[in-house]
Amino acid sequence: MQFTISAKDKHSKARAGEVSTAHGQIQTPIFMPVGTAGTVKAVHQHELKEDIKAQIILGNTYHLYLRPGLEVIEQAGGLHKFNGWEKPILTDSGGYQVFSLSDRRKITEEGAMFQSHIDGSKLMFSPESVMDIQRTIGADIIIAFDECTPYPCEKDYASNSMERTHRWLERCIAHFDASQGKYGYEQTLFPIVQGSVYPDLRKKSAEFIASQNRPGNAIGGLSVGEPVEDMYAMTELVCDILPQDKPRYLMGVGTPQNIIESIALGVDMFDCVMPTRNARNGMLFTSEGIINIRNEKWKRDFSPLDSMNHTYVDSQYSKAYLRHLFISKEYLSGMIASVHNLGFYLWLVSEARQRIINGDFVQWKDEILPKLGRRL
RNA sequence: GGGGAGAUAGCCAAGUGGCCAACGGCAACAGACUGUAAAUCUGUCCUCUUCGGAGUUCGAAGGUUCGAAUCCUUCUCUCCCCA
Repeated sequence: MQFTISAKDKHSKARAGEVSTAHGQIQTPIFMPVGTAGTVKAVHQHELKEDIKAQIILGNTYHLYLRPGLEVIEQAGGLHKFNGWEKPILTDSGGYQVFSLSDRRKITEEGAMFQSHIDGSKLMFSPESVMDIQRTIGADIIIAFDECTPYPCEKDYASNSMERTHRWLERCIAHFDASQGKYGYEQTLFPIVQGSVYPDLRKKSAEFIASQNRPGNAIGGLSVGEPVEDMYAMTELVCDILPQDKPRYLMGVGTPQNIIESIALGVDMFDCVMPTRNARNGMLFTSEGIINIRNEKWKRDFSPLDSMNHTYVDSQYSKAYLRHLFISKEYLSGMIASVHNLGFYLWLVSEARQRIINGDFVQWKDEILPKLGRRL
């Protein structure tokens, strides 16, 4: 994996770059749609590629391991072959499930024991097994096994957890480096910075992660309920320590505002379920603000979904029609909204990239930011 | 013409003397959602409210009772069966 920086903003820490992987290039800053179970929910691959212009999508180790299982994925020839997505894929390690499924798992030094949310069976995830699973899934970028700590989090817990995540990382790296890809192409391992909202822990973690000298680095444990100021402060602190010449991936972030602000702090990659999950729940993100399309006020609004027209659905469907689809619980509602939201997110990061290259990123950021959070 | 069943909030529906402004469900309205156990979840949903309460409801009218959606009388309407 290669990372080249093509432009740096003079008035912020933002940069525009390009990540190259075995399955193609990724222009940063980038947003990566989340496809937990091997599918970006409610979105066709064709739309993802041609309309949304996604450059890379996510998969999830825990979920894919449970279903369809490694045998099926391996027999298919890896996840790219299985789901028909030929561009880059990144898999999360299951570290987020250590957080989100916390009442169904037990952490030990060895790893995390999960009780499957599907059939209740017990499964052990260790740094080594998580590397093996991601080798089999065949993602271009794979993620170290970590514990995403909750918020709030006692400092002692955050510290102990961080240290364990670091030890797990050393095991991940040893195991990863001693193995190779199953399908003949290169895979890259990203380690994760933890440390909750404690500056000294974040600093220590970022320094440790930087010292591992991997081709890219992830920032985890944020956007779990902490105040946004804390999130930005931790992001900035960590970005300033992580190597300049390697991509920085802020995991699980976020709202359009979060993304723009974090790009200004030096983040290159983002992923979040928000544009897809919220789309299925009737929330549209637009460059003019946020729309709850189920609201009665759209009942007779026959104007296009979004005049900016980032994807064909914006001009194809009216607000009143999409509202009708949501109120009627039609499957198409979530599909249209997902295409719209992802199209908007991908437009947002590509616009940010262009502004960084043009040199007017901060000016643009100041203009668009107040609009993004507005309720329409 | 004879016999039977029933009328409860926008709809369906429970309740058959006090714990009932009235279970549920649907519809409606609003909110939440950040490395997806989520096309999910939460709240409001007779009127007014200083959120403590206050006021009017269970087809209509009258009655019994300390007290009625619930018991009695009459009326109105709906559905079913037999002629």
